[in-house]
Amino acid sequence: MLSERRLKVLRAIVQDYVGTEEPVGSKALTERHNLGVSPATVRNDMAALEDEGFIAQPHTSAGRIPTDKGYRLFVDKLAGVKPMTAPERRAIQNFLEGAVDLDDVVARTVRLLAQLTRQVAVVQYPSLTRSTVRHVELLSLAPARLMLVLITDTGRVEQRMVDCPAPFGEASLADLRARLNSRVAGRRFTDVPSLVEDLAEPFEAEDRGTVSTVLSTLLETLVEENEERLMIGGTANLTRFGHDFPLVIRPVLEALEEQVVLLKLLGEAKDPGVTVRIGHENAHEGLNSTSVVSVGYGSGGEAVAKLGVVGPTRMDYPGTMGAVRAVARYVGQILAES
Amino acid sequence: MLSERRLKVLRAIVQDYVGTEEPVGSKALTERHNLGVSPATVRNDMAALEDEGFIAQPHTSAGRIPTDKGYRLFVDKLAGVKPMTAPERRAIQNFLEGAVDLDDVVARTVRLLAQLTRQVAVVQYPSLTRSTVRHVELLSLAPARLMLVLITDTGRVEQRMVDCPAPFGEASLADLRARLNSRVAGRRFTDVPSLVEDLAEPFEAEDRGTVSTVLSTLLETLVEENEERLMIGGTANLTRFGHDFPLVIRPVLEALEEQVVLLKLLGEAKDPGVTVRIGHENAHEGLNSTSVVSVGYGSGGEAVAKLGVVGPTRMDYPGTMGAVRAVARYVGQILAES
DNA sequence: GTCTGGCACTCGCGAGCCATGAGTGCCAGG
DNA sequence: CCTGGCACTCATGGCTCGCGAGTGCCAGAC
Repeated sequence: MLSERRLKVLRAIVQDYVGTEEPVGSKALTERHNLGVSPATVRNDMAALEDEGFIAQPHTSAGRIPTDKGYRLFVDKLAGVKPMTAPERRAIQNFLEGAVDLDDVVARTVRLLAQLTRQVAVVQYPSLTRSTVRHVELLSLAPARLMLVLITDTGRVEQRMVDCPAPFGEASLADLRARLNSRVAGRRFTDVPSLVEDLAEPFEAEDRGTVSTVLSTLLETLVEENEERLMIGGTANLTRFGHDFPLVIRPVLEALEEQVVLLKLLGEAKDPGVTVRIGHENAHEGLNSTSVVSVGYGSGGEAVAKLGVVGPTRMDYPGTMGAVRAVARYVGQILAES
Repeated sequence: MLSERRLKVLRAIVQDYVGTEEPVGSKALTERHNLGVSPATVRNDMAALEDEGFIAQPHTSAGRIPTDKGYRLFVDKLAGVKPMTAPERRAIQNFLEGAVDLDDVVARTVRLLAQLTRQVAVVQYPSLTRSTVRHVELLSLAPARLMLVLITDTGRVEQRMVDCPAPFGEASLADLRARLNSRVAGRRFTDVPSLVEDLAEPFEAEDRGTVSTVLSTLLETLVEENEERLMIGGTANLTRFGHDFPLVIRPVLEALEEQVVLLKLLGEAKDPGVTVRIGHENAHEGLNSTSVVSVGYGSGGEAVAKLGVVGPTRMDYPGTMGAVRAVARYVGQILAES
């Protein structure tokens, strides 16, 4: 129901506001974009856009700024994803290539994203539950103390201490190790619980306690909320947020420290492509004046984790979406290679 | 050469300024602290203190604020370390007790320090070079691909991929694993290089390439600059910094993102006790208006890593030092138990 | 010699005021 | 439906000015 021209006006407003950080008026609009109509006409259009809730004015006799709803329309209908240039792609690839280790891959990705988008970057470690088991190792550290090491196909390594109810011999250990691996190696983590159910049965009575302790420790590490880790970076970019600085930045920093909040945030994005959550669309109150651009990444076709950026609602959406998408793609490649 | 009373005046100025964040004048001082003299006398003392460079006035006709040199004197001579109260100690202990894992210990410590001091907390992972080897594990992931896992007595686990020049049989693997462990288990990491020097010799020619690749990977992980990790938290506390906010907070956030900078910062503190670096005493320019309070911690008598906080030069030094010292002590205990 | 009260002086801060101008809404005419 | 014109609003920045906290200095008291 919005005429073609009004959409153009909205797009122009968003672009100008993102560029200048200042409310944009009708005159400035007609000057910068050749809309082919006079300021007065634009004013009428703006009034209509305001009625519909796409833009607002901070105070009478000031220009307009887009509302969350306005940005939403802009992202959905008025702007595409800006692809990275060839040199940018090369830079991304080079930057990620030298990684030696999963931690290193994640750390580099965070830095890269923060630099490219000039915003706060968040990268989730590949999820355990969505990966497959490469190897399970059991080490005896003390007579009644084992270490359980889990290795995934994405290179993630997780370790837990296990205190055994009774001493556990080397022979039993080797036996358990072999049985465990033959059951779960190459299988998906989600299948592990059902695969190890009856694993204690063949063991001697005296060893069963230890075996089931090991198994329950194994299952615990797979519990969703424990196993999710993430890394953030580029918080210095928060200082480019705006003028009303301290009030806005505080809750954002607090939210960023709450891993739970961030994980939920990333988890909400179900879309296979790039997801954008704008302002109040974010459930967490502290992030009501930020937008989150996120996307899944993975070694194969399937996403094993998410990554994204957090920035002011007034951000360059096409560029940010392009950067996020490109980085996710290359990280996926790197993981597949390793 | 400063009279007793003048030192008292300086102490009072520091305390008041830390409390109020506002320049403190002679009248307010005599009212809040019973110095037993009149404002006029205090004014003379303040003039003297200013001549000596311990305090300064932001502008004529304003109160005085301490300089870095003033804080230094305060910390060295005028104030002790404020011990934690019994309930606080209990709280610290409870908070750390539930940790399941070294990562968890470090994460909890960061949160705890940030909460106690209401400042930015930095905790270094136990150094490899200053720990002893508990176990070295070698896993075969693919015919020509091994994983090397290092476990320290402090619970730290480090893993590296090793691409072998030639396939490496299970028997050779077991052999190497046994030889490695018998050489290095229980020894200090610094001694490892000399202990494994000739380890390749007993092996068949075809396996030597792989063995030396494994050994060089092992030595690489011990190289100082790679092996240092740290965790930071409580960045939201930066918002309580002051009024001239954005200008100050930016470089601090940037510095905090540079692990190298932070490691150097912590590394500089050689003192066995709590070390305080005030304002310009910090080499890094971005931290010129912050103070760093740090201390070593360790499982035994010896420090295996550092932890500390970063805050405004205007901070509660006795309280912060007390908190840092107490936390370090309890973390040491936790590590010793595990 | 040291402390004190008194006094003149400085100067940042906030309030009040005003002119400016960007921007708006509305209306009448093309 | 678009346009030019016009009256109106109101945030912003520059300006003055009074207030008051705080200082430095001096003369006198202990």
